[in-house]
Amino acid sequence: MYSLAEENYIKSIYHLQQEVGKEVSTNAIADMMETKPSSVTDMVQKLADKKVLTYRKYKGAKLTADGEIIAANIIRKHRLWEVFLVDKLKFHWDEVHEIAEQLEHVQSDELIKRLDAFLGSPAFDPHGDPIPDAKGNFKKTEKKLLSELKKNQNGVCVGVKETSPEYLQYLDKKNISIGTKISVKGKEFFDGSMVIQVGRDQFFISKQIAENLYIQTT
Amino acid sequence: MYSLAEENYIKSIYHLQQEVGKEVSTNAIADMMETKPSSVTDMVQKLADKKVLTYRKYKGAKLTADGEIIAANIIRKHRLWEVFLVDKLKFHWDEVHEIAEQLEHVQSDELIKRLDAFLGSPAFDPHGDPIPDAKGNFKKTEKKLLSELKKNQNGVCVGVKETSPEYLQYLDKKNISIGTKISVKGKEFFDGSMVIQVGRDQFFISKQIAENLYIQTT
DNA sequence: TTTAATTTTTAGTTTAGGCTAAAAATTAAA
DNA sequence: TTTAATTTTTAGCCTAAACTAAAAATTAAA
Repeated sequence: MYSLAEENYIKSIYHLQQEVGKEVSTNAIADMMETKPSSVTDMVQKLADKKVLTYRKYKGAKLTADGEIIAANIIRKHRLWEVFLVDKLKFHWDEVHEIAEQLEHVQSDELIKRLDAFLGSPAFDPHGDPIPDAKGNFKKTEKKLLSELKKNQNGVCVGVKETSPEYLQYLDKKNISIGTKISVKGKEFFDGSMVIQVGRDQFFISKQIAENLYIQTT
Repeated sequence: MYSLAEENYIKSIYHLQQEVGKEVSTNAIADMMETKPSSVTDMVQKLADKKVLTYRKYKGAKLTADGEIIAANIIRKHRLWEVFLVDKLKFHWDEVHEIAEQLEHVQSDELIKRLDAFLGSPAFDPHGDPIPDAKGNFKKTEKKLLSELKKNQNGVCVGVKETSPEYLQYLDKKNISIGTKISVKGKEFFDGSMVIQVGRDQFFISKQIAENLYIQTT
């Protein structure tokens, strides 16, 4: 089907497209993939030939409907494997990304069907991200960033935007994980920093922390 | 570490080496890997540079001690994944080879350590082949081919030599799997065919069937 | 609206891992 | 032991996917 390199491009373009909403620039793709813009141009032209995306010179790339299904399937595999690693192999949520990055490229529909059943058809991965179904449909959730909450609002942590080990380890240190109740006790207008309550503890967090945590308000 | 192609060469050379005991010929490797002898020559020279094997022109290749450890590790991963697929995902033993062929290349020592623990540190894969430990040591078993048994001898099926879906499906049809008791009721000297008893059934099998089934005599 | 800065593309190389065809070495047969 | 058949290697070429350097297009600044 698609080569490893092609799959990685499709996945990256999908994620970028979610962020910006429109055509994705060559440089943005190069940054995300840690490669050179000239390499991106070549690959994007090849993927356009294969009808995975549309591409207009100097304008950028955009996945076709087919391309989005391919991307959703790769993401489905990645997230199912993450659930496996955390739920079954007892990995910590900050250790699974790299491994899932490899496992997501294993080709076998039957494998994924059975893995999904084995895991109990989970709807979310260990970071709170939704797992698309086999047809590529995501369950839309109404979540907001912690940084959007006002003083005295509260909610439950349902996911993280940033998934680097450093960030996830910070959250662990503060006992924040999926399902944790958080209340905003104070908010500084100037720098967006907050004082929040988690369990019995109350502490200060910077804006950078707050804008990478998804909250479902109650 | 080693590329996908390199790992596959190392694995194939290891298996061939087990069979013939001495240096493996270029053509033999090419046959097993479904590639051309000229490609094998190139790769084997590269692997010799990397000290994975020794190579003498026109004579063949032989894994070094390091090379054997690398091979054993790939085989360990392959077989552990096969156990996972059969025990946990309920695949049938004739369906797992291709998928394990992909999974065996996922790089993560921690993953294999945890997978092994999750599976209960199995000593054999679903086809009865031994799973080497993390250092590459195989548990030696004294098994013989069914075709080596004489009339009125009996034993337990402990593995298969041939693992093609066709062969495994034939065995299923005859209700033969790992652990099945088999008695030789008759043997034809001329063509090596046999009449064997499996459970309450007694039936005829060809030499070709008999020489691909490993038996532990009791 | 020119000029400057930035982004993107093109053209030409590189590396890994294949391939074919021909040459060389080895093994088997006469 | 010479010839024939087989095996293996060499030489040269191809493709995927990267790269660099230079050219072209676009966007921002003066």
